[in-house]
Amino acid sequence: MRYWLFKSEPDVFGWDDLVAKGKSGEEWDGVRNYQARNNMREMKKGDRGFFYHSNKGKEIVGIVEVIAEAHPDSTTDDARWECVDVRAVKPVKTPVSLDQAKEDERLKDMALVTNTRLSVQPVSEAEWNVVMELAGM
DNA sequence: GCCAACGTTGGC
DNA sequence: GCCAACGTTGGC
Repeated sequence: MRYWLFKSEPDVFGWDDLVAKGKSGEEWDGVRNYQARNNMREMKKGDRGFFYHSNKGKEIVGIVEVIAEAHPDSTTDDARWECVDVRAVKPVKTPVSLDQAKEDERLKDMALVTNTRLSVQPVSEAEWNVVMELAGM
C-alpha cells in the first residue's frame, strides 16, 4: 500500500464536503496537471492519503482512502485527464499545519514542503508515520 | 489581493 | 528544440 496527499481549497471542496459524501466518496476531478495525474494513475484501491486544506488552514485535516483507480475525469471531454475516487476515512486528532511540516527536520523532503504547487503528491511511509505522530494518531 | 514559482503553449 | 509569454496555484 502506498501513501498520498490530496490538496483542496476548503472553500471549493473541503474535508466536510468529502465526509458528507459518505462511503461512496467522490471523484477527485479537475486535476489538470500531468504530475498530479500521473500520481493518480499509480494509485491502487485501498491506498491511503492525507487531505490537506490549501489557502485556508494550510493543514492536514483528515485521512482518505482510494476507492476507485484512475478513470476518465467526468468534468472534461479531454481524454488526457483522469482521476480516482476517494472517501473520507477519519479526521485527524490534531491537524498538522504546513508550518509544522516545514519545521520538522524529518519532513524537509516532503513534497508538501518542497513542491507547494503540486496538488496530488506521493508521501513516503516514513513521512506518513511522522505526520501521523504529529497528528496524534 | 499580490506575487513568486512553476507548468504549458506557441512562435520561431 | 528553445524560450518568451501566458495562465494557474497557493503561500503570504
